[in-house]
Amino acid sequence: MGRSPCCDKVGLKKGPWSPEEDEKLLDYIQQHGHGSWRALPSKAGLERCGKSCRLRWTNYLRPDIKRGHISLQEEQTIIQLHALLGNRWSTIASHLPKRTDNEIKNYWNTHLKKRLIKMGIDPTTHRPNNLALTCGESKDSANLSHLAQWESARLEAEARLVHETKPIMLNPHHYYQLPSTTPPPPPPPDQPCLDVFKVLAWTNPGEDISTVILNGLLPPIPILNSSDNTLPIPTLGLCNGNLSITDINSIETSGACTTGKPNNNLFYDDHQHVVKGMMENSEYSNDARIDPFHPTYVADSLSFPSFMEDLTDLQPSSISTADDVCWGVVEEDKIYY
DNA sequence: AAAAAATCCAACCGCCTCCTC
DNA sequence: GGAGGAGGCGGTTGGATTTTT
Repeated sequence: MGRSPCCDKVGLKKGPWSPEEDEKLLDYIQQHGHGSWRALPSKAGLERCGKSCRLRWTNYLRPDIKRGHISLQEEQTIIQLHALLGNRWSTIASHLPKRTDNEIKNYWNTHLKKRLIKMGIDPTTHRPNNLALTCGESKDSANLSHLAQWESARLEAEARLVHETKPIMLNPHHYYQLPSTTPPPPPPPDQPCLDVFKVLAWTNPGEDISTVILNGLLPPIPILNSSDNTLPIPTLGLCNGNLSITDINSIETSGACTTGKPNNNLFYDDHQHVVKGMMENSEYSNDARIDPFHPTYVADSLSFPSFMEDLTDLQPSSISTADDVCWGVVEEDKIYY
């Protein structure tokens, strides 16, 4: 298959676009549509190759694109999706309305990637760099098992992505904003609900939050408050406040946040408030209710590690509840955060 | 104030997939 | 089935801008 000649081989212009060129391209497409990109330049009176025109249109001139400031919510989405999909920028972009893959890619490379590295997190794997050092050998097999589960979920989600035509809407109130006392109002009817990927909460009021070892599949990388570099952690019991950026390095993963059939393993009170929940560590790949876009984790207790050790054999009945913990609203087999 | 270094990001390159014939 | 063209995608570049020395 022969390659089409590139711009320099046929003497076409390269480099930055002038306002006049932009205007020509814009005018032409507005009047005729782009049609064949290869044929467009000559028709529009541009000394550019079709590919260059397409790129200019797609990444800059298109009227339905938003440029500039990336919001915190968008950052969260990018990181979540990157953790799941890797460098599949076009797929990631499809879930960020009006953003182009090029912009997201640039933003990742210039901002987010560096930020994660600073946090001691591998931007490729989204796992702490010191994972190998902090995980004991006895935990290795469990790690592998859970990583396999993670990969399974990842692949499944990818398959869904490929087949789904509708973009997945992220709940702007979701991440790290679990209510401590009052459940949030149910989402509007047209808002897609969140299937549960990871639900995990534990309380032990009064413990020092900075010493927590979070034994779980590495959650999607937390977004720091841009103002003070802190990670918002929802208030649970007497534990509250923010986990500072330096504490993130102490997070240790061994794969504990799992999924399963939601209602079987959630704990909720008469008011339909989840007081403590964890998905069953089984039937991971059989249960289609996995939505890795919406994982949630909460960690706030020194009791967490010992609790996690027996995780794989954990039965729902063995988890006690804490009356003062409340997060999420259960509706049928879904949870709204 | 000037030079050097760092950062940003638009645009390009080349590979890949899809579609048509 | 496969050849070839068109468009899409991700990696990379390099010029412009900003920050630091």
